[in-house]
Amino acid sequence: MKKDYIFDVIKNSPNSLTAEEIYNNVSQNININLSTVYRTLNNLVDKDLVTKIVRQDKISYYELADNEHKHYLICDKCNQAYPTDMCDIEKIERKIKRETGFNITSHTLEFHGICPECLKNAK
Amino acid sequence: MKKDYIFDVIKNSPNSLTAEEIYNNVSQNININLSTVYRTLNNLVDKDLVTKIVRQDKISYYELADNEHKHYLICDKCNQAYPTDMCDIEKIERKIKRETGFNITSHTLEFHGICPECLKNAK
DNA sequence: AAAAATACGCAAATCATTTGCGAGTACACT
DNA sequence: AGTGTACTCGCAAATGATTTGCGTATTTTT
Repeated sequence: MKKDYIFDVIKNSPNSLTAEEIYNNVSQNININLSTVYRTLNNLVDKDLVTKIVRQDKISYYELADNEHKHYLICDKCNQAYPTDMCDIEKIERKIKRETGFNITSHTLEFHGICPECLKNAK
Repeated sequence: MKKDYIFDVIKNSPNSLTAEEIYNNVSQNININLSTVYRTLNNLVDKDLVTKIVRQDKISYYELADNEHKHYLICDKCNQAYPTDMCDIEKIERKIKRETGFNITSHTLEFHGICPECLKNAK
């Protein structure tokens, strides 16, 4: 099943990938259609094996749905995403829950700026 | 100029609006084309008068670019967005800047869950 | 092995947003 | 007022990521 190839790519990637990146990667090994990639991806997301994140660029990024809570620092120059595990939002969530009664189940957080590499190159 | 009509709608709205919502609103008063709305919106965003936010639903939401830092609680049931000003992310940003050298200039944060209203109706 | 269920490829559809182009309108300078 | 230049708009077509319909292949179930 081609699903395994797709899931493997996601499992072995240190950062989140677009459907096209996954397609390109899997294509090196087997014949596959882009729509199959999308279909499989949606499948994996439904099964909670993969997490889909929509970034400000309106493209979906897929990553392994591990429990480890991560967010990304996205460089506006090179567009690379650097994961970070610093996230104290749980505190804010509790506060919001307490003060508004809104039952928060998840959140998305995205930092934008310039990465050290690009900062260096700019000079 | 039709720009004024568009900007007025945004100024007078308590929450962020989609291009289509703005179009519908402005259409009640004058003749206007949807592409004009989009063009004007991009213009206002370029001039930093309006802020554009891409949500997980991949639709762009526009709001007045005031300095007041806001984030939204988005109900997965009714899809309404409730603004909140609780945001202690600045601390996290400083920490990241210090520890990674990444020069953060902005961030987007989106909470998902069920609003009190929908919670009540579900029972 | 036949039947039932899935997986897949391909081409066309979708939907928010953008863009090319041509016509209309405003502003500036003489 | 006249002419040139620059915006502003409307309209229709293009874009680009993602989805979907449908017919065929492949797997799973019995």
